Amino acid sequence: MADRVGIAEVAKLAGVHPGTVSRALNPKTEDQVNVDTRARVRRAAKQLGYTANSIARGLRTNSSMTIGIIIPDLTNPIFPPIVRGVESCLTGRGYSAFVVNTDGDAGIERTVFESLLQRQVDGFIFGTGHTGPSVAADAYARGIHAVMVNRDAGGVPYPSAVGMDADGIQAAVRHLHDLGHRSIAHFAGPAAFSTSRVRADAFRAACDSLGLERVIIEAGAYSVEAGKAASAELLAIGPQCPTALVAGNDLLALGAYHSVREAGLVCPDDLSIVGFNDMPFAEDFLPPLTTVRVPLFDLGVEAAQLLLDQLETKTIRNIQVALPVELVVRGSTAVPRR
Amino acid sequence: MADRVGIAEVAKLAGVHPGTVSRALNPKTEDQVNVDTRARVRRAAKQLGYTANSIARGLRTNSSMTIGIIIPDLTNPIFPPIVRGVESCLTGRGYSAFVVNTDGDAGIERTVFESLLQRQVDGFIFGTGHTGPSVAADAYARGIHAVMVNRDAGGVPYPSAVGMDADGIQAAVRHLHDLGHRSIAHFAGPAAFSTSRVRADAFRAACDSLGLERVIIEAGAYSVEAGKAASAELLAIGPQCPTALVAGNDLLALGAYHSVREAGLVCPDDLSIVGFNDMPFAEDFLPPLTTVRVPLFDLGVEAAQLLLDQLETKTIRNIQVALPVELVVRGSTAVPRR
DNA sequence: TTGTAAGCGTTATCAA
DNA sequence: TTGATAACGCTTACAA
Repeated sequence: MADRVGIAEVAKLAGVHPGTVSRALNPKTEDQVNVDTRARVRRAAKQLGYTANSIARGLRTNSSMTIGIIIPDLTNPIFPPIVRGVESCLTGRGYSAFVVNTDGDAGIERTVFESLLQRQVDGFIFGTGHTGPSVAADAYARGIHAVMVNRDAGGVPYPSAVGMDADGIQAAVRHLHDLGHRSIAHFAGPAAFSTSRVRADAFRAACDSLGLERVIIEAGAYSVEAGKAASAELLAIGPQCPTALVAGNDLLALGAYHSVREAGLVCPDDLSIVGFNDMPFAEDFLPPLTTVRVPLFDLGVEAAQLLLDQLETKTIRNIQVALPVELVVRGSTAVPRR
Repeated sequence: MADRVGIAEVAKLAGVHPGTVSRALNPKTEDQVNVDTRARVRRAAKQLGYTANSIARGLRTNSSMTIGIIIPDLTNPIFPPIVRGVESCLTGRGYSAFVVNTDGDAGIERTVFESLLQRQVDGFIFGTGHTGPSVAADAYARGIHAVMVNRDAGGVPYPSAVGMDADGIQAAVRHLHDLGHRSIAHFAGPAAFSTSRVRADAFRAACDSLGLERVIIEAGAYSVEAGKAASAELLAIGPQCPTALVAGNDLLALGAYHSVREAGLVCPDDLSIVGFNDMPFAEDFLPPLTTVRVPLFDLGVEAAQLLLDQLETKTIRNIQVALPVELVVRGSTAVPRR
């Protein structure tokens, strides 16, 4: 950078002491300084093109006004809206965010976490929660401020902002039931994620209460590829194959789209498919995807607010914010043909 | 944060001077210190759970090892791959990235730019280039390190990493010509963006050299909404309406999808549509979108490399990296029916 | 209301 | 090879 003007130069030009410049320029202390000294300082600062060095400030105040957002993969379409939600809430309050990806790799997660820690971030937003030994668990043990978004931390009592997934699954199953389906499949996400368990449990409960046949296939990941694999398994069932599928998320649903087409079948005629999340452009798919809309942006906002609250109160309260979801019926579900 | 162990504690435990600890722990200076003092220091550091404070380091070294990525909107699907490309290149070298959005608003861009400047970022990657007075122009004038990605800075001689857009457009037009189309439309993006001009110019040239009728409609933005508006204008032409459309990007193409459907027409029968970028999931649209694939991730990698080069050499060379693109033919283009 | 000066956790220069 | 010491640019008691 080419910034060579500091508080000292401003002080000299304004004819005051550096300390006074600091006070005059800081909103919290500006009223400690005479109104026209303040004006003089301001003028000098502007004239010199003074830019505060928040790194120096942070060193002194022990707060960097930065946070870290740790997610599996930014190219998973659910994350951009979440990240934007977080930032919409944080930037106005003077925070900036580091956004880093883990690709679901625990080692990478550890590395980026430590690296952000060195950068003195004031807190974390984790989109990576899972059961078992985790960075979140370690962070909690070290008293680090953080919140979970979209998933919970699998036992670690950080606050979290999630969707009301059970409601969404229930609505999806009921919708399929009302269309006349009597046997329904579910692609569950990896068991380590809270979302997977919540959705699978809700699926079981909904089917049972409606008296529907059900089959659950666990997908290895929340990805298109995993969706294809699970679909292969599903279609291999043959004549007994369920007539409808509630996929654990939209990507799994998309994988099912591919497999169904490759098998020479058509959705929704041969298989009705429901997704989860209502990822951007889900309505533009072939066919438009019936799915459960999760307010992703708002999830980000809530997570940011929970973190802010934590940073302000310096206490980690175990609050779970659950936002309502909504079934969006589009073209991938229909009356069963068999 | 709850980090209370600094270099001083480590020094005390290891029985050496803080300066020695610094040297022992810094890869660049570790060979200035006796091999077993070094080991002792390392052990002490580990034992205390020492985490370096890179903010303090940055203050002293005048380098934060952070960069700022300024883009219009992370939820525009072309940006996540670009950002990941950038980070794939930078994180290995010890950099972390702030990702901020401008929503195309010059005021917001200014604000976030200044805010990142205060945070002492070592450089910027701009995905926001346009003609006219810009943050990039100002940054250049101030000697700030930066590169452009996807677009150039409209006259500001920062290096840039872009796609070979003209080739892509040419391939698209030729493809439509070969299918038998004789009159083709183009939705051009806002004139302020370099991509818009390059693509529109290439469109004109390609049509002229192939002897095709052409109409160009300028869209107000690179968005689905703008695509709808432009399509309304296009369809209003009536019987003389071109039989094919080369949209300035995939979002505009998607807007055209919507309008075509609303008008009771079908793509590609009534209108063949080509997009640009091959955004994620373009193959899953209804119909699958014929589009020009731009290596977005690689664009990010190149941009990061250009920035790294700049930070290392301390010189801003005006290098333009242009990556090859490729027409991907899918279901949205066909032989014209009229 | 303003000046003084210490100190945030490092690194870098200079001696020893 | 290590120690001592002065920065880096700012904030904040405390004093005046």
